[in-house]
Amino acid sequence: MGKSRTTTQSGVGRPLSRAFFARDPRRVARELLGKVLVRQTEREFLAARIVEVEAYLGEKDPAAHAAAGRTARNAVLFGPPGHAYVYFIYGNHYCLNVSCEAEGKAGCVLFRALEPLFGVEDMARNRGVKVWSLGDLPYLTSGPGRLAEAFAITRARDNGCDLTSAASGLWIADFGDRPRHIRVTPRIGISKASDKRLRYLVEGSPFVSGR
DNA sequence: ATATCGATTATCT
DNA sequence: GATAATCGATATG
Repeated sequence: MGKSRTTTQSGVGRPLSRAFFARDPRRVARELLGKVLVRQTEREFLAARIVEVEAYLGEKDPAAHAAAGRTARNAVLFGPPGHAYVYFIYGNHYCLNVSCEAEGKAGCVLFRALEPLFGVEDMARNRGVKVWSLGDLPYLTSGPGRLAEAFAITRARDNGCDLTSAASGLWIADFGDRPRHIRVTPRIGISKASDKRLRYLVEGSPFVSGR
């Protein structure tokens, strides 16, 4: 048996390519909807479908961490595409991004909400909450801080990790899912450039954050 | 249902 | 010293 041509249709999925991320963050953000974030460690296997993201446009975007140029914190954004940019905010939360565009350009996509597919028990443990009913599932992965906690993502462990390689233990897989309807709205929680519509979400998903 | 606020710290001015 | 791409708790209608 050779390599299957239909890997994207199978139950295995395959990591997105470097080329997928080497594009405009708006394009990457839209196409990330329906893809699957996967975490594999000795302890756990977690998978969740991406249902809400935001695009950040690099140095020309006042709301982006790269707006003031390269610093020690945001260095990953200026590196090659497809790598995790993890930052710590409000003294409490980590947030996960993936770097986009060619090396030297600092665009990225922020992961804002996921739909749990596998490893719900472990996500609940990582979050420190109990899941009593299906209605509690969004508390695991709706919101950038929550999803990062559910996946046990930290800056020390995950910043700079290669999201196009399963060998990294954290990657993004394509299972061939294409959301029916995508909505585009202004970004959440920012004060600058808050009029730009750069938030992309799967219409009708109960797992999106906010209203 | 919406509004306001405190927590808590890395990062930058 | 001020700020921040958030969350969860509390208060109020």
